Amino acid sequence: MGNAQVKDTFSDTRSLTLETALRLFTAKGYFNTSMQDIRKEANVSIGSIYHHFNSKEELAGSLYTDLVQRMEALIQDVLAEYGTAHDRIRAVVAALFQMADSEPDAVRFLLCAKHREFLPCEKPVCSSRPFEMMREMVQMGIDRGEICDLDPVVATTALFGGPIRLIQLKLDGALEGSLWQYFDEMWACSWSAVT
Amino acid sequence: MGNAQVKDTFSDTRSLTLETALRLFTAKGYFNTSMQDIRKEANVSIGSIYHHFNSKEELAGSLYTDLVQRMEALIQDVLAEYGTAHDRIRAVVAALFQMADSEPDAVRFLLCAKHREFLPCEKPVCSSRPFEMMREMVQMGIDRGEICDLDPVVATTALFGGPIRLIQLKLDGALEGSLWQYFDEMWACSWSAVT
DNA sequence: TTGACAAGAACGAATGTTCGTTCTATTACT
DNA sequence: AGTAATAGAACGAACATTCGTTCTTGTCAA
Repeated sequence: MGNAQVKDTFSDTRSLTLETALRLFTAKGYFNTSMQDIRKEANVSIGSIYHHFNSKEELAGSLYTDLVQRMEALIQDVLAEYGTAHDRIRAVVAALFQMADSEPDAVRFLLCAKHREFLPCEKPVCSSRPFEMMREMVQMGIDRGEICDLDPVVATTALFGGPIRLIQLKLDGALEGSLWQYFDEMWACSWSAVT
Repeated sequence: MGNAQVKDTFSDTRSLTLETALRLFTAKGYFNTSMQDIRKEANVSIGSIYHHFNSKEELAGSLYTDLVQRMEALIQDVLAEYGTAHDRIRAVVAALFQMADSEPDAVRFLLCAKHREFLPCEKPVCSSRPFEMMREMVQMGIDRGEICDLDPVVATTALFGGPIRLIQLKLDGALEGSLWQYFDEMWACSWSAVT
């Protein structure tokens, strides 16, 4: 009986397909990855893939919404754990750095891919819920006087722009070593930009 | 006599093709733009396009290298006009903002497109000469004591990361009005991040 | 225990279309 | 006359997707 949680098992065709697609999409790009490429790399049949996903686009859409949801959950956790804008924003940046190190493909797909090109129905990433929540954190910081009285857009950009760009550099292979070695210095810069 | 400078004349098929391709590539993406789309939009024939460019990839490559060169020239001008790291970097950011307002497609293609996906032989943008020059400016600022003693990568990212992200937001349609309205505040944030 | 049956999952050859490119013909210029 | 430019029909490879089939697993009657 029971034991219903076998769904992330990897031997599951659906998960295997998702994992493989994510890897190929980020490595070669959505349009340079054919369904046959995914089939070969994942060692599953075309039929199987189409049994689990209605189309290539839906496959990419699944990846995208999963990732957005994970990121939203991650931010919720931060909100629950920390109370000040400073601590919250710092924790979000830290989480992004950590994720970029441990799951580069996931972060690359979320931050660097141009989803609008292959998911015409999705909003741009920067309008997605997680990014809205980041802006709300900054707004709270301004209201409480933690962050000086700037245009919220500018403050948000000043805080997250540097770290996000650093992540992009890392994911583009322009940076040696782990991202972590830059975290403290980077955060100090970002915070002092808005205080 | 001679009058050799007719090359940006617009009635010239080659330029017209380039202009149109840039517009379509940035609007719909390289892979969602067919040669027939360009042909229709520019009112030229397939034969003409292939007379001027050997392939779709070479067409995109022309756009890219032209743009990189323009940006390099722009930075050279800044280097000639200003002497301090502060003034130079500020001028580069100002030029980027200005260009993003007046030629959004050009900046979108340069900063936001994922060239590696359709120009497999090009280096990543962030390794191109203009971006190298930006890093050199920052290094000079550190050496001269204008910028405090940070890891050069972090300092560069702290300075340019915010502004570049702001430009990306604007080009993604997430920002109202002109970029200029944010320039002073944004620059103040960036500079105070590294001093 | 066995055999019949059902249903979801996996399979992969075949299909129809799209797209970049080539080819041949025609026109403009010098 | 000869070269550069334009034209658009035709080509062939690559692609996403379909569909009829096979495999696997579980259920239930005898």
